Amino acid sequence: MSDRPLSGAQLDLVATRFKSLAEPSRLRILQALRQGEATVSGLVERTGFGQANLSKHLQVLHAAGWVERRKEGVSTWYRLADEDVLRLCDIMCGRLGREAASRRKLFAGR
Amino acid sequence: MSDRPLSGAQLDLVATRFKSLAEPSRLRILQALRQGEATVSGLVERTGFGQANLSKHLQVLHAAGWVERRKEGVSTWYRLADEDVLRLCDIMCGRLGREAASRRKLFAGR
DNA sequence: CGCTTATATAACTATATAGTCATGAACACC
DNA sequence: GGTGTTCATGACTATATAGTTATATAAGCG
Repeated sequence: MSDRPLSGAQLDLVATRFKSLAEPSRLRILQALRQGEATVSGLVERTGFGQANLSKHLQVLHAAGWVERRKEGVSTWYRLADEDVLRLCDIMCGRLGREAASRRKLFAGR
Repeated sequence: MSDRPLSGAQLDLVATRFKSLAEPSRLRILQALRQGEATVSGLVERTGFGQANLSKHLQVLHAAGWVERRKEGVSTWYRLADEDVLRLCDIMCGRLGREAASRRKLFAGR
């Protein structure tokens, strides 16, 4: 987006990536993975989500490239693929923080 | 996301921000705004979208803070609020580029 | 080979929302 | 006031998907 305009197909791909992060449950899973690599059942414990639901979310996150996985026996271990997702969330949180600050300022005189 | 875990309410807010960018049409609108501030009808011409549809997307983008607006007579002028959205899309595009490169490499020997 | 455990997936329901059409609201101009 | 222009919004349909339940797949173990 910094230079030439993106084609329709490219916009679709970018939108799909954003969509994969547009769910509180998936953000929660990514956050849980910051504690370190985990199996699906480990994530069930960390998050409290149902196994089937969690598994589907993990497929989405994997397809979007946010997590990597390795099979070990009957288990699948998931981990964060890189730091990009943290950078993205930092930008969002920075914005939310500034919004909150300016709202606070707006209501400063009660 | 860089430090303390986010609360459920905070994750909801972050997810909503991502969701506002998870539509090819809205990305297209943001891209059109890179040419400069425009009225709704100007954006109808730039994008080819219907007026009602465009107006609704602009409400979403404004609520998420990606665009700012000013009323002038009967028109509303919209413009990009800041550079964050460009930074976000750059990160996404960088990922997509690297994915494409590694796929290309994978199929190098035909 | 059964039996258990761990994960993925199919079928289903409920909810959200993109796009369209019709209409409302606000302003400009005669 | 009447008319036209610009934008926002309500009602509607069609589609996507989150969550759940039940089942399939696959590995380890007796």
